Amino acid sequence: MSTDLMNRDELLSALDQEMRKVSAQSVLFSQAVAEQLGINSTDLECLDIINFSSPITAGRLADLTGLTTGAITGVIDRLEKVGYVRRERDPNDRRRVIIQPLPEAAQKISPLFDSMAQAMSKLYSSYSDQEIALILDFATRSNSIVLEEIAKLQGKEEAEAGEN
Amino acid sequence: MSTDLMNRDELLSALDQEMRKVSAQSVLFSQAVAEQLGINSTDLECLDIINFSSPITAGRLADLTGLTTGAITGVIDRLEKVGYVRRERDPNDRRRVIIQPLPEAAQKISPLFDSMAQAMSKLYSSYSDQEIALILDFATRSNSIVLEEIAKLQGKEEAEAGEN
DNA sequence: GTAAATACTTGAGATACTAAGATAATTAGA
DNA sequence: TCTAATTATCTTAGTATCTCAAGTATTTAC
Repeated sequence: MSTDLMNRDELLSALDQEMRKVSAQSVLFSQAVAEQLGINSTDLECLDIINFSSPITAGRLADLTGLTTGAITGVIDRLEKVGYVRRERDPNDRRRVIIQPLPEAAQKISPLFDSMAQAMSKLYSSYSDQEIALILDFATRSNSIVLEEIAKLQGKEEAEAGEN
Repeated sequence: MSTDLMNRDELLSALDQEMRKVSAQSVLFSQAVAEQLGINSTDLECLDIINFSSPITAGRLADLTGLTTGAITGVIDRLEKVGYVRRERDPNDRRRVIIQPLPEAAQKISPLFDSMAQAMSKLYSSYSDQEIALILDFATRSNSIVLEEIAKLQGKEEAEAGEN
């Protein structure tokens, strides 16, 4: 159904549904990328962070992902084994492990996003600056709502635990 | 930075980043909801499908989720144990198991979405029908791109397997 | 110079998945 | 109408990844 035939309620519930799809599908996309790279989704998420915030320590990666340091040791072991990262000792604090992304990782990952980037770029070109700004504003405001609601849910948990 | 101070490139990369956040955060939101319900994310996803497409069989649920039937047996076992669903034999084909959602599930789930629904509804109220239609159109087009790109990645996999 | 704190690794146990085979019910063919 | 093949789910064994707690090495603070 074309959007100009929809009344407001229909528009809103359609938008709800599409936003839900956005997240479901990007999970699927990540899984497909991970599979192409021969790693699991957790390791890909970590690899993304490592590439984006390099240099990064194992402990910082644990903080950012919410995984335990024990789990992170496993992540780095696996990523190192397939040659995507390298462990390096921090010379200033030799307890620390700095995770260095290797060029091999970026070289294998980039092309997997090329086609997507092109298609999205084409989509963007059909919108004016003002329209992009509107969409960006909507996304930003949605995100801050969701962030707040996550906090409320997690707060509820602690509150109930505290009651006991 | 306010959007009217951004040039097009800045707008586009900000939008990219926000759309990424949309999906990351809705995963976190789901996890928080699941935790409140005392179940895991997979089981919550299944419970959603069960509620939405009731009555549904175990096999159909396996198809929709991409899990094996063995895994679905475990999902139903766990959901049944906490009283969110009930197994029922299909009288017309007694091999089939129909999964019935129990009122307990909806009663526990609904309130967890109330606050979010209210906040989103307030956000929506600040947009005109035309603006909502624009955002919906963008989301829909993005989704069809992502869907296509997932198919391409998965096709690549098969193609490479076929080469050998 | 020693005690406490920090950063990571290790190992045991828990959970949830897949793959393959078992069981039970239905369908199709001679 | 038997019988074989198919279908739907469950069971079991094996695997992967997580948490938690303890262990090791290094740094910090007194």
